[in-house]
Amino acid sequence: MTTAHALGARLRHLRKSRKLTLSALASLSGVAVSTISKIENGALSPTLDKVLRLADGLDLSIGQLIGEEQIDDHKSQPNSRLLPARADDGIVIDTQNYEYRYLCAELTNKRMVPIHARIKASGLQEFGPLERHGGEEFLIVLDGEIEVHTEFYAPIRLSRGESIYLDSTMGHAYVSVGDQEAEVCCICTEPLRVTVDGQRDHDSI
Amino acid sequence: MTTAHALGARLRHLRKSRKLTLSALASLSGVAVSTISKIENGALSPTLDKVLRLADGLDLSIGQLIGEEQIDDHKSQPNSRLLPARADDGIVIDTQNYEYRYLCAELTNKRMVPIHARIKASGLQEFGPLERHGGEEFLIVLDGEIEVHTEFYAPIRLSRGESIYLDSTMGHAYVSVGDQEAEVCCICTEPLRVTVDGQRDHDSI
DNA sequence: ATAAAAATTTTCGGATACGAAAATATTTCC
DNA sequence: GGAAATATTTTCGTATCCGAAAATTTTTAT
Repeated sequence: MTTAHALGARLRHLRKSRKLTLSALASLSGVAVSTISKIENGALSPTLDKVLRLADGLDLSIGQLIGEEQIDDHKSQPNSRLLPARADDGIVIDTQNYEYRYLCAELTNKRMVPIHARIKASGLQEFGPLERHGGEEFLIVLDGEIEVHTEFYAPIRLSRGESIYLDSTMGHAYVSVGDQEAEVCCICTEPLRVTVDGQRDHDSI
Repeated sequence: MTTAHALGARLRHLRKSRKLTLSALASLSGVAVSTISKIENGALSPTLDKVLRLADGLDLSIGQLIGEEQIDDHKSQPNSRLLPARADDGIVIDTQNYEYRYLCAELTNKRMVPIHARIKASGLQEFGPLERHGGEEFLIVLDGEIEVHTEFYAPIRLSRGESIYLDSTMGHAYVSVGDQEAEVCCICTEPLRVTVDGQRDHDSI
């Protein structure tokens, strides 16, 4: 079976890359040398018990040993990326409700998506249906005053310097209050959802 | 063995919670009814092959079935939490370099940690050694002007409205420039590191 | 309450995982 | 290149996993 073979190759690779011999791994894991050899050669389909012991000996999760799960990147290898966003950096995107800029967009694979936005809509009827997308978001008001409308809570007013944290899966809308258009900074944990034709849904903040 | 028993209980729970009978899971997974029964009762220690089939039938990763990995909460069940942070909310923490407040601290299990900070230090020598911790962070200047010092880049100046994204594993320090103390909002992807005696390391931002 | 149906556990024989030790292959060191 | 040391594979007996079918328990329906 192809799966067994894949695990065997994977195990061998992981063991060798740590410069371990069969007997070294055997003593680390408590699995017999002969058994490890057979597993690596795809000559048998191991019990869960053995696989767990091997994962433990290699200091991996079972998902990592099997290959379902990434061998951790984020935590183990410290990166040193850095990117400042200047006042008028980034592509401006203009929609019905918001005019916004993705900040630090040149930096990819970020775990947060920071966005600077000017809030054009000033009433819920003007805004249209509530937005919803995956993940969580944090928003802080940089200038002006806004009202936060959500699916399950009464509207909340926020003025300059105030902020809010919410689950983005809940319907939500930000609208300006008063005469001026408010400015906010919003940080999302997931890239905004993508429309069917593969383009960004520009009305999501 | 206790592990086998734990897996058995877990499997039974997962199967029942999906209202599946043994034979239903059997046909979903391709594992015989009798075998599943024995696994659930801890009467045998299954081969990896069977466990993978079961995980597949239950639409889980092996880590999730084994219990090593969280049964995904974030993506599958949409939450609807929300918490605003008012101007003077939150516990103020005062350190050598920063005076800061954790925003929305009452909301737990967040994927981001938003912090409001006043930057007291105004020179690197005054600041002391660079900070470093896990994850990534995004910072936006709310007022004043700051200088960002890092391990690998030349100092970067940011004024009001400007922002920066960086890997927190890289040494970093924020210092105020000019006469006034700058105000910033900083969002981290991981809770700050904890000192040996179990308390927050208050000098990390 | 009783029968029928469905779900689960047990039985049992064949297939296979497992480890100790033997056999083979590979590396190391003169 | 050859001997010693180390590493890997193979052998083989025992333990155990596995599935089909039988036995038991639980649920459903009348």
